[in-house]
Amino acid sequence: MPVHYRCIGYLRCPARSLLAIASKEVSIIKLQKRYAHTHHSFDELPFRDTYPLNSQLAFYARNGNFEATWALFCRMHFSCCHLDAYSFTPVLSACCALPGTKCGKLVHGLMIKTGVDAGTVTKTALMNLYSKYGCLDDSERAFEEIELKDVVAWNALISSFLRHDLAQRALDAFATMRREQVQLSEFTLCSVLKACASLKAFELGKQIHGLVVVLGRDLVILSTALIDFYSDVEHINEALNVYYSLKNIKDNVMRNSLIRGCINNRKYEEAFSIMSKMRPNVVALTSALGACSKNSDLWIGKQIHCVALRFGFTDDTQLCNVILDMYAKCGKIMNARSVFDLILEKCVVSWTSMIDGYGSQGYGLEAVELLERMEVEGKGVVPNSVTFLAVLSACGHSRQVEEAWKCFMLMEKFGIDPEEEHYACLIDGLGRASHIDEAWCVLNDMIKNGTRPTALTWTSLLNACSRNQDIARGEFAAKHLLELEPDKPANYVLLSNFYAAVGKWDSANRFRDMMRKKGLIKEAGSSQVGSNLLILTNRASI
DNA sequence: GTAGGGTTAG
Repeated sequence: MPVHYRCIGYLRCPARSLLAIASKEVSIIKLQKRYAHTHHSFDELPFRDTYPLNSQLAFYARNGNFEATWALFCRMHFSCCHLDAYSFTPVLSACCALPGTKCGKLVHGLMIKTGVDAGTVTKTALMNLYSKYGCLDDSERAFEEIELKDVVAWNALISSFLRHDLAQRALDAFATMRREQVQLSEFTLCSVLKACASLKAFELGKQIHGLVVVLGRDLVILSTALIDFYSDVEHINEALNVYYSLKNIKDNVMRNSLIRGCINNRKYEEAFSIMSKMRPNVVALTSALGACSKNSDLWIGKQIHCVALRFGFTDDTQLCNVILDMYAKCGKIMNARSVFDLILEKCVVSWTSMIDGYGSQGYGLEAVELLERMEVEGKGVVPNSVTFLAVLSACGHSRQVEEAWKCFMLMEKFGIDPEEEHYACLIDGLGRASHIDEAWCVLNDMIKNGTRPTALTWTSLLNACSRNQDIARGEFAAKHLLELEPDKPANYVLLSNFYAAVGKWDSANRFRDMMRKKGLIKEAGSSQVGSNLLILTNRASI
């Protein structure tokens, strides 16, 4: 088969000829124009040899100048420069970072056309590209196609799983890697520590700590990963030990990690002690405030707000959003509003957080009023689907049915199609206000509009029926809910409560019994990781 | 070609 008729594997265009790529090159031209302003020395080069141009590409990519990488690559391509594997790898990493484009897929097409899509390095670059595009299957497929899988390829696979929140699969890949006696690198240990943190696998993480000591390389990065791990598994003293055992190689990234960990684990004195020995930075304060919100630590949050004021960080919109949210979550809605009013460049998150703050404190009308103000004073910032969820929820919790409908209808004006969550929110709000017939109509409308009810919809309807003693519709919702989620303990509790609310005690007890028989008892999560890996048995290969 | 720090949205 001629090369230009080969299937463009990962592009999911079977049997699509590379003429399609040629037509897609129109998109490349468009993208080239977008970045045409980017300066590079292409025209000044006396010879358009691939070698120096590839070096230039690599230089741009290494220094994070992705627009320049892309612009130079496009010019090379359209000037008919010979492109080889060294031309493609830097541009693939640049493609991952160019927002709003999927130019990497076009580049992959060109790679197939040029015949340089094989080889461990290019395949690893493709793994990374597809993983960052959210295409885990394609990333895995690229890995499987690598003939000689080296440690970098394995590391890329582990990272792909982590990027998709599949920590257990990351550890499975690590175990396979060990079985196949692939030599580990510091990259491997970093990623595996992250997986351990995510699965709360303390014992395995401790073993990895041992490997870090044995490996003894890149201690700043690996120690930061260890601090993150110990903080996340709530062994903050171990994290502090790691930190204090290091002499003069601490940096701000590591300190920020430890501050976040200390506040998460309520070790405030240590957190402030570390903060006092460095110049505070926005990242440290943001993460510390996130921990305060989570723990509802208003007093500590206030102190961090003071630090932010003292160091002049309050022009940082994102930091202010977190301060606002912290006050709202701690029930201090007036303080939240003061912070909100002082944000100079309000973004959609600022508006949404404030609306949500009002909603969660029962101020439905204030939430709606703020949405109206956003339309007038938003300076081009428009509500998104989350903003509408917040305002619908606010209306629902304060039983503002008319306002809820108004907001729901307003979504169309902003080009937002109601999603399943919006319908569920509306149904929930209508149910709270005893508008059960309207809630039922909303359910039918959403089905008519092609939105499939999910467990959340049925839960909202069931709650509405509980409040309104509507047995028939409640049983209808219950039937669908159990079909979708037969093993979720919370659903059985919900059903039992529904029957209790409508006075059908026999049925209420029946669902309690069913739950017991099915062994559906709510328990804290536990990890089964680590026991069979025996990672320390093969130290020689590190 | 692969690793370390941030948050906000039901």
